[in-house]
Amino acid sequence: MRLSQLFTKTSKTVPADETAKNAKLLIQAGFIHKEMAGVYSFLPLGLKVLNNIAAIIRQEMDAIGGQEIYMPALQLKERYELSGRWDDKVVDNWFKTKLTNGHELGLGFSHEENLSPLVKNFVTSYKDLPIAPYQIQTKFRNELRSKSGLMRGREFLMKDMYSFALTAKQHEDFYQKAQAAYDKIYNRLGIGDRTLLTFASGGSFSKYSHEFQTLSEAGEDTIYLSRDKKLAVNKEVMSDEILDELRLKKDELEEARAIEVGNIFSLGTKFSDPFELTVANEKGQPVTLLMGCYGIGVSRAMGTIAEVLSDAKGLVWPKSVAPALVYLARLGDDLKVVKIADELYKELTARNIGVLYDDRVLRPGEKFADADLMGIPERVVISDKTVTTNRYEVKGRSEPEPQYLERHELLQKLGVGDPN
RNA sequence: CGGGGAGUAGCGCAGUUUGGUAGCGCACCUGGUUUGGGACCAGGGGGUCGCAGGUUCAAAUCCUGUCUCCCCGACCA
Repeated sequence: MRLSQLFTKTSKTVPADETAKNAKLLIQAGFIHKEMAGVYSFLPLGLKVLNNIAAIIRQEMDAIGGQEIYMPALQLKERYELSGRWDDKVVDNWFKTKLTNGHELGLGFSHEENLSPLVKNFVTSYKDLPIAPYQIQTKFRNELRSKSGLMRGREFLMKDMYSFALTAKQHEDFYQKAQAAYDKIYNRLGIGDRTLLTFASGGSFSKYSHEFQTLSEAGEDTIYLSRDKKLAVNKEVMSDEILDELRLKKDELEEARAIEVGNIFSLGTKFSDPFELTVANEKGQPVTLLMGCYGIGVSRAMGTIAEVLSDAKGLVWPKSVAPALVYLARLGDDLKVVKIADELYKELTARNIGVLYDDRVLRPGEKFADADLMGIPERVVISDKTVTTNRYEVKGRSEPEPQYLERHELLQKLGVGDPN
């Protein structure tokens, strides 16, 4: 992408109506645009990040046997009456709407009621299990107060997976696999070192649920963590009983704020009962399925990365999710400089390296400032200097000083060996 | 939903106390000088002050209502 053609721009000023760091930086750098409280548009660079995060999640879900589907946002009222979740007193963050004939519909905040009947349509035998359909889809929740930029939105992107198992063991086995997959995801997103498995409220169907909490002052949850054991307990379930169970000692735990970046929990038969979701076992007898739910807020994950990895100069994206690996800053418009920069842009692009090519007529300082603000992992500078010395200047986003490399060294550093 | 703060040009702000039909910086357009950490000079375009009603000869400014945004709290299948 040539920056001269990118329709969005960075801003020198931060938006006055945002105080959350993630929102300030993402808006200032032109990654997102606020439409209303808790509702944002994703712009070209921001959408790249969002899609990169989704791709990582998708890979890890597929790796444990997840099967991607895509369900509608519009939800039938009758399904939710069956599960008891249509009533606004039960679910207080519904967005509801109507067909022209007056029939009520809801905009999905979660999809158990949608998926259960769908699965019932196909899954009839114990031989069909276990399965774990999932989707990456927009969710609608009418939060009383949405806040903190991408952290708590009214419309947001979420990955939700649902497992269906025959036995408790089958359910538990899959649950463990999902938990491990979540660890992998947070590691790949660059926040694994500060994300902890956290015991939290399980609801009516299991004792505890498991949250993945990323340490940050911007978080909404308070957790008690053990850094050694990489384990935490959410304040909402903190008790002597759970400490005993987890073999944790109160005085070894640290209190901290954290962002809930994922939540997995067992649903038992909460939904398979009302939807009569049964299969035949070996003897031909009906068995009610055990369900599990596994969520990750994709847009919230993006906000979290922005929040915890940024610095005074701006965003700092891990290579795995960055909108591009390289910020190619061309200084000046000397013919030789242009030629070499154009060539490098072409070559890297041809070899599938994401490049933001700053070919704009701007002073160097502005280009460097934008490279930092946008948080692109590697900055390559082409200028009179580098052309004269026949070197390429490269600097990592968080490194203080650049290196001056020969062409083949540069390519190697960027992960593409010289074809020769 | 309770409490607090705020809505003036794309962005950031001043002007409101003491009514007299809008101003600054950034961004943008033109010309010129610049070019390794957000340059400078000259010229130019862009808003009727969240919305509605009221008071007044006259309202960004006063009054009433309303909408929206932010923060704290409550809430968060």
